[in-house]
Amino acid sequence: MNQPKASRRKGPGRPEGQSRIREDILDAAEILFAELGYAGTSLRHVASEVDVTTALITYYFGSKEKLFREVFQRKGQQIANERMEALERLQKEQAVPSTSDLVRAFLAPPLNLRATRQGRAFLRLHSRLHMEPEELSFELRRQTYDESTRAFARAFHQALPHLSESVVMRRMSLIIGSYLYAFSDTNRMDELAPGAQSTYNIFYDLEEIVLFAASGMQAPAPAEES
Amino acid sequence: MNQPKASRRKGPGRPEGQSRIREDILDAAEILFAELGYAGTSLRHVASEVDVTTALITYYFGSKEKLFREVFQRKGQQIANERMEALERLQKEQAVPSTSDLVRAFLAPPLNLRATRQGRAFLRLHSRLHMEPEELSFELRRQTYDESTRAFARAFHQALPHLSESVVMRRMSLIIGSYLYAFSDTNRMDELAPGAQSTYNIFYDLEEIVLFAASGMQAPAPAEES
DNA sequence: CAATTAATTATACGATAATATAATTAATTG
DNA sequence: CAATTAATTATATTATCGTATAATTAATTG
Repeated sequence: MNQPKASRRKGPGRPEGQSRIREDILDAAEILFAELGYAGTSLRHVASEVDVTTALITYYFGSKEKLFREVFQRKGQQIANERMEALERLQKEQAVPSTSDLVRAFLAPPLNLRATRQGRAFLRLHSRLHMEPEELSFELRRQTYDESTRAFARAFHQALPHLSESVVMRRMSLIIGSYLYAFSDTNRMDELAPGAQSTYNIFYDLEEIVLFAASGMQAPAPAEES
Repeated sequence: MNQPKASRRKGPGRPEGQSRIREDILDAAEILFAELGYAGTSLRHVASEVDVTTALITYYFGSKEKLFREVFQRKGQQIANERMEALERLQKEQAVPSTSDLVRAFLAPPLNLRATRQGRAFLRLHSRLHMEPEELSFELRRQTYDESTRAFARAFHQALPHLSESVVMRRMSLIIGSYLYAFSDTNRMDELAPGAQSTYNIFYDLEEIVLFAASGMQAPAPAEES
């Protein structure tokens, strides 16, 4: 799995040149957290994957929890930013974008991450661990996504004025659930032998999910509004 | 959290009367797995919750993994059975039940579990850990749910003959994702102070999810069918 | 009622976890 | 170029994990 890294000097002391070990640690942690969960991933495992000592991880990140935070925020923030940009672009073209366009703009950023191995790992991490370190992951999601999610809720409400913003918000949550689940399955494919097919390994493309999600969002308004 | 159990004799040896400790262990494990994840839950923690030694857990279940299996299957099988019964009941009334009726029959069994604390714990466990012990949970889900899921897929296909059975299956996965996600949020409410409200704590009722999910299922057929 | 089986605790083992500290070497700064 | 800072390893500490074994007591069986 690991080709022996271009030989670094071993032993203590600062190595020559500049190191990109910090990023390597984030990458390795992303993959291991995705595969083994938060509690299931040991710093030793991460360290050995990058071929450094655990003390170096503590040096860079302070603790396991802080390492997780940084892994999560790195790509999470990217998704949030891309969503905001896509929304602004849409709203420049047409004051009130269609429901389908909004759903597409919301889903494309995470879906595009599937292009790389690291991206797939993040998606799996995200869907698997959406609440794993209990308090932590919850707070992380809010910090990272709240602003863009609310912006989309307002836009959906404009496109579907007969639905309250709160109904829209709740349906967005259902959409998030469906795509996270779809991705967590899909992204197991990395580990399977190529060609191996399992019932539970489904590859969804963007339009397929957009079709489903936009229809759900456009369902009739609920009977009684509390 | 634990009122001191009606005093049992301490010390080694078989206790008098008959014990319901096996069920107690399953209940405690269900709650802890749901709250802390598989890797995050220690047998010691489970044991102390039930006020027995870890050796007794090994005695009954053999290993941590087997304990998890049994926790999962206990209510999972119940859901699968109730789904099959509901489907058969529907099909007795009308040869081809409506999409909404099918969705409702599919979702009601897990949703009803929310009535009890143990049920809520299971739902959270299910949604959080839907693949936590990697190979394990995957296989468990298949064993437990495959039959009933396929039966529903056939029924959906009959109600929506312009959709292939495979499209129906894929949309069912999206529906499963959305309700699991909705439940994992909802069920955190156990831990929050009563009255405390978080953006991410949404309570969905059955009809609200049925409305969304049935609309998604009834979306137009996808353009190209591979 | 004697022998066996079931249910339980006590205790220990070896592995591994997260984290902290001190030593070491290279790069940067003044 | 001397002093300081940055990046790294070596090593230790303390805790906890899953599991195994033997002892103990009550229930069941023959």
